[in-house]
Amino acid sequence: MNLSSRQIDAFLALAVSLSFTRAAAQCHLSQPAFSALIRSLEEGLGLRLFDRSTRHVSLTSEGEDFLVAARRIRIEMDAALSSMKSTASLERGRVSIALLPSLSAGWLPNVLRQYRSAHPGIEISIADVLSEPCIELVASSKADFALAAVRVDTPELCASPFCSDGFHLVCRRDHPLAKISLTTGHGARTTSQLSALAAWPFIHMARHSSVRQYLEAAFHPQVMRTVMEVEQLATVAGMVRAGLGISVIPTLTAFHFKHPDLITRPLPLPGLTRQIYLVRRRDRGLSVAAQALHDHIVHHRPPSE
Amino acid sequence: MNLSSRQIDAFLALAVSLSFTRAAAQCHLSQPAFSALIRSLEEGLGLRLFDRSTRHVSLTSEGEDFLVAARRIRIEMDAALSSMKSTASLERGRVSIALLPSLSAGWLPNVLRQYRSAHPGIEISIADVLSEPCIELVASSKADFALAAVRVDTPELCASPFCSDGFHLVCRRDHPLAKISLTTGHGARTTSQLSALAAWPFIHMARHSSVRQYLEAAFHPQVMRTVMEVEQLATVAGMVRAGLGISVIPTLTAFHFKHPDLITRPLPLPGLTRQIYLVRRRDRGLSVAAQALHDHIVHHRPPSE
DNA sequence: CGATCTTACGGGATTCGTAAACATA
DNA sequence: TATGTTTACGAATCCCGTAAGATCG
Repeated sequence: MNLSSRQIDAFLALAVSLSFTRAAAQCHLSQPAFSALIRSLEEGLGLRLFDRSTRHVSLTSEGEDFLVAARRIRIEMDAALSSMKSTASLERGRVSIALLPSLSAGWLPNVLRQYRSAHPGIEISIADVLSEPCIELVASSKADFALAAVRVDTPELCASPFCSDGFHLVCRRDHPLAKISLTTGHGARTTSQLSALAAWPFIHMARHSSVRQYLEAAFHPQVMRTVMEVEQLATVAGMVRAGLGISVIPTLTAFHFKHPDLITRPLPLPGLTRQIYLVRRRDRGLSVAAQALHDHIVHHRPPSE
Repeated sequence: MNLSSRQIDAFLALAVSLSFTRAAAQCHLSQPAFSALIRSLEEGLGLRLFDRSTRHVSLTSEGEDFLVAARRIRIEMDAALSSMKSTASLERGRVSIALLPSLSAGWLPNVLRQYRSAHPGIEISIADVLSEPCIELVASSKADFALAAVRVDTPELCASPFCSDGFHLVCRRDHPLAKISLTTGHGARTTSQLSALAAWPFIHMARHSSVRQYLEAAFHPQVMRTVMEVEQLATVAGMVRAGLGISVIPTLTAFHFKHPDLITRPLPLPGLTRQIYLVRRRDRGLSVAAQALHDHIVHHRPPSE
């Protein structure tokens, strides 16, 4: 038999009010339609649930048994419906994203603050890791989507361009490079600018970082004077401030280097543009909460350079 | 929104099989109809529950949440439906009746044995008490119906004739009355028969018993030679056997007096017929189990005299 | 006779199944 | 191309509301 929530509601309304007329009104039905609904329930169960005469309505013995069962069904239905409703309306939910530290520290917080104030009930999980683990997290469904510097295109994953990020030179305020102008150039002009930079002791990021990859490719075949390799941008800042060398860092992370002793300047060299992709699974759509964050993030994507 | 068991079943079938075609067959629906059912559920909830392409079907994040809720709803529904089904089919239930001891000891057991073998799962409660408490139990809904010697007719209760019960003389085999013939009589004949009985020492039931009431009325205005008043028929039997007196007992209880030392003989006197009524509440119908017992009892009612 | 539940019935919405269109591996 | 989902659409069914009927106090 088919048992509908309307039948349950009708039964409960009648069991409480013990009046077809009032219960019908409560269910927003005409009284005959309501009567038919109760009858269909009774026929489906094969039992009379109410003793009724024109003047009196009361639960039968079987109706009393069904009352407790109907209440339990109603409770489960209400729980399911309200849970789904709050999920659909973004009152509750969870979303997990993975993205580069360069994005997570500077650009993300403000964007996320807006999202959170709009949907305070949604739990957010952030994995601020390098591109490779970002992809891993999405591939293993531990993250809903990722912002990473790798264009993946597998049966499982796909990437779409998200934004492009330039690079900034960073050096001490008293460094000779702080004075010279860096302009967009082509050919020989570019080569000479690269030479000017390559001449100075350089603080590098670790080899597996996308920043390092881009720099190696852009400066090739020039050999750079690597002073050291570090993992964290904060360490780069400290080293440069101590006068151990210069560095080149993504524009998105330039805010880390706002310091009286330091200068950051755009490095508008061709090829020195890091592309950042939004990576997601091919098969699964995003959850409601993830889709909302996705839309919000895309809407507030950083300015591309 | 309206949530039906068909939607729940469709969702669960699809969540398990992850194939519209197979799930549709399982639900005895054409595949497009099944697809529409799933869509109606998703639209009702305002959420996509499945990610589907032509080659792959999988639960969304929200669908996984709904899966646990749907299972709980299904469990409650199944519990309710199976409980109601077993009640309707008389596999389970309870029935409570009140009836006179004269009926409960002799006639009832065999009738009840048949009922019980047909419906072994139904709990039966018997109150073998005198007419007044019988009525009380029905009036207070502690008994579904009663068999008693009182014709009640109140706003709450109504009585219908059930059977009529004659009376038997009981005396020792060596008693003078054991020899004489007792025939149906009228007028003077009756009076003389009554006189013949009233002459002997008599073992009476207590004043509040219906048997005593009938005897007092039938013998009036003759004065009986009351030896003693007792409560139980078994005591009457013992007293008569000891030669302390004779007695008159309902035909339905005559089996109590089958003893080598005793004689029981019908007492076909006009007015000496006890009417037994089936008493039930006016407002409430009988439960399924009670109705079945009612029908069975009426069908096997004792032969009226 | 008044209040209330049931039956009767016409119109409208829902739902079904068949067939065609569409999408993916 | 083959499998499987969605769309299109006519037909059957279900459901609702109005109106009339029945029943009890």
